[in-house]
Amino acid sequence: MNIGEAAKASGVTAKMIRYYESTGLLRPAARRGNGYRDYGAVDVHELRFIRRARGLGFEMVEIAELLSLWRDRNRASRDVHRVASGHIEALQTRIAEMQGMVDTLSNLVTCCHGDDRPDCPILADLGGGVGAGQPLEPANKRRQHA
Amino acid sequence: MNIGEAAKASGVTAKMIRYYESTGLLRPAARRGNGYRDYGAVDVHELRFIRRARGLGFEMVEIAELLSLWRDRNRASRDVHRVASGHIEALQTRIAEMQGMVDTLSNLVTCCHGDDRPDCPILADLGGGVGAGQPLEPANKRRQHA
DNA sequence: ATCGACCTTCCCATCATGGTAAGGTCAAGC
DNA sequence: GCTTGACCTTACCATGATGGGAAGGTCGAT
Repeated sequence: MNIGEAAKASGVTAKMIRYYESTGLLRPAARRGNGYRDYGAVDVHELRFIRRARGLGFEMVEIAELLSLWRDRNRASRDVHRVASGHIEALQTRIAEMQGMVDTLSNLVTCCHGDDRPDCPILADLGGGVGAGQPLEPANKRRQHA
Repeated sequence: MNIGEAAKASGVTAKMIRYYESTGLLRPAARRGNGYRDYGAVDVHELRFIRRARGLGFEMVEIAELLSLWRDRNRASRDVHRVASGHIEALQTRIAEMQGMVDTLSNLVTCCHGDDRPDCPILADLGGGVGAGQPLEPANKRRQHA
């Protein structure tokens, strides 16, 4: 199977297949006489594995570990469990961070009029505490002669 | 104020201050006779603005927009509102994606024994539907002579 | 004068992915 | 046999935000 066919069969682009090989995530593919890479069902299966793992947000290093466990008949499921749990924790940490951003922003957005006027609690917050905006100007000549 | 002092005062590394300048997010800093960048209170204020915005997950392009609105006395808070709302939505989309990953993984992790044995629903899932793992072998000689 | 701390610019690396260019190969149709 | 288009190969560049480092200039204190 050509790399293009393997790509179609696995949902991984040819580009990424070569990349995975170059980084050692995948073992070098077999080559045919013309230098073309040659893939079989096992390879496609591994590619789908990678694709699915990427879809679950695993990083390449983690996928390398998972893939190696997958290949290893002697694996302990404990190791898989550990990798997956660690990833869940990382995801939850990141989610919590982002949720915090959402909470803060939601408050600010709720308080913002969102109209023609320049006053805006969002900018005030970003400007370093309520009251900022242009606090460094003497606050004369309001609105730049318009 | 030197770049180092501005960095300390703003919480933005000197490295990033230069980077922000190079990308046009910040206007070129004033220079002293020796070529050193020279910062004032206004600059530090903008740097803090950027830092806070980064902390809320805004991308550089969005920050550029926010910063320009911040500087603009004639801004309409509507524009700030729009940028912030868009960002909230992006965050929520990403959070939902990641939460989906967490949900899937949590299910799998719960089902995984996490012991010495090789059987593992996590790998089975990654391997493309339940039942995978090494389905491409005749399934004889289980557990490789151990 | 010297030393350490600072500044400057420039280059490289990250991570996963896409794009592109230059060139080889193959299969189909003429 | 030759052309054409689709495919393959490698190699390089770009992304976004950040860190690291080198090579060299400057400053302030001893």
